[in-house]
Amino acid sequence: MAKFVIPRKTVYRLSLYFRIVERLFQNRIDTVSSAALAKAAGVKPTQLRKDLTYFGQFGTRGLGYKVESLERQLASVLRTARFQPVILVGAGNLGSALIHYDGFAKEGFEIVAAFDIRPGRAKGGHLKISILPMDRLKSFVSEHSVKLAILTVPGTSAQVVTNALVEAGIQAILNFSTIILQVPSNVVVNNVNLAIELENLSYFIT
Amino acid sequence: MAKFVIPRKTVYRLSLYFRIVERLFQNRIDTVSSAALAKAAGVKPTQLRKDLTYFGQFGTRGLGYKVESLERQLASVLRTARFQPVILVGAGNLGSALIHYDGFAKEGFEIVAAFDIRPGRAKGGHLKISILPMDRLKSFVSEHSVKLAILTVPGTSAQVVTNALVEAGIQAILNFSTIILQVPSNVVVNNVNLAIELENLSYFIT
DNA sequence: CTGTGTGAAGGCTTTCACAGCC
DNA sequence: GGCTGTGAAAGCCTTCACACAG
Repeated sequence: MAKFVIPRKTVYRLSLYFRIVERLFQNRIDTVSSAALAKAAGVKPTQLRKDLTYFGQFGTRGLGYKVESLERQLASVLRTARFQPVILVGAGNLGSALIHYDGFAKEGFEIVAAFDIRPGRAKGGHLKISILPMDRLKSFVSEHSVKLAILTVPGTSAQVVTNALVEAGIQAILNFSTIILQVPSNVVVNNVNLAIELENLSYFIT
Repeated sequence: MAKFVIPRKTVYRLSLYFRIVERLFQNRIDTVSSAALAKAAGVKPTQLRKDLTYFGQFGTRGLGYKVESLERQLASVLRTARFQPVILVGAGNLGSALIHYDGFAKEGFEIVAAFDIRPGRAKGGHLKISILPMDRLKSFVSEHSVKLAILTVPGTSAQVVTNALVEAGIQAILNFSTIILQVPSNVVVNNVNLAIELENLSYFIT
């Protein structure tokens, strides 16, 4: 409810909480305190409580949260977020690996197709999905109503490919390329730059 | 200098600026304005200027920044950040892929060894480095003064493995596992949760 | 006149302090 | 007594407005 009011960072943490609550539920635990949940999520208890109150209040004072109902509530807030078909563009090293990566499927995201300028070159053998040429992109996206794309092309071609994705109707891009993409304001981009993550970590090493 | 004052987010963006400036330098461009640089980095010009003034002032008013000297300055701030040996733990799907991923080596991070409970199982054939058993971890880390680790084990074993890493003397962890790691305060962790990134994106899709 | 440097203002998150309920 | 819910305070980061230099 009142989706538009929830801060970006809170939305991100809700995903975290949801995963933890799912595990608790699987383990037949039926009550959890904000302190315990917060610890598992790496945040402060007050932060977690504040986050939850953005979309309602379902804790019991003096007791904590009912795992089952909390799970249902979180699922409903994030509901639209899952079970989206996803395409991947750029079947090089990293791209091929992500196609095989079971972490996506496990959480409800299916990579339904991959595209590459050289459809033959996917690494790692036996792929469950086919690698299509780039000129099939637009028709595929519209036929399958795909809104999400994973971009794993080199930085040199990333912007060109992005323009094609936007043109094809893609609304959100998970960008692994090394450049910052220029996109219209109706398209969302999340960047994952692995080299920068490492560089950033090493900055904080003594 | 005065490294300790630079905000976390600024440090992260410095890495971004640095990569862009490197490219400009390679392309023989010798002057750049904060507006142009900021656009390439996806931030506002004032933000970029503020970020840069945290460690000095080297622009020329009315002109912009000298690419060459800016590159040197950024390199010196991030200097400690690069050319660190890195180990990877968990040679499954994602782990094997990251071992092959050339994006790390390109930017000065060399994965010097990988570890797994089953050293034989690395996917994708011909690896340049060997997969060692977990009991070699501690001695390897101390012998090679490794401070950085990439963690690509399943969530179920992530905390146990993390404890071993901390025990071995690792100071920073790039965590791809699905749980939030509990570490002592002298250890830094950056989390990369690919499924959450996708979920987060799809939340913002109309 | 162009484009940087920067104190001050503004906005967004986090944290505190404590009221409220079981 | 224990733990959630929340307005207010604090903290952090971004943006503005404009002084200043070339």
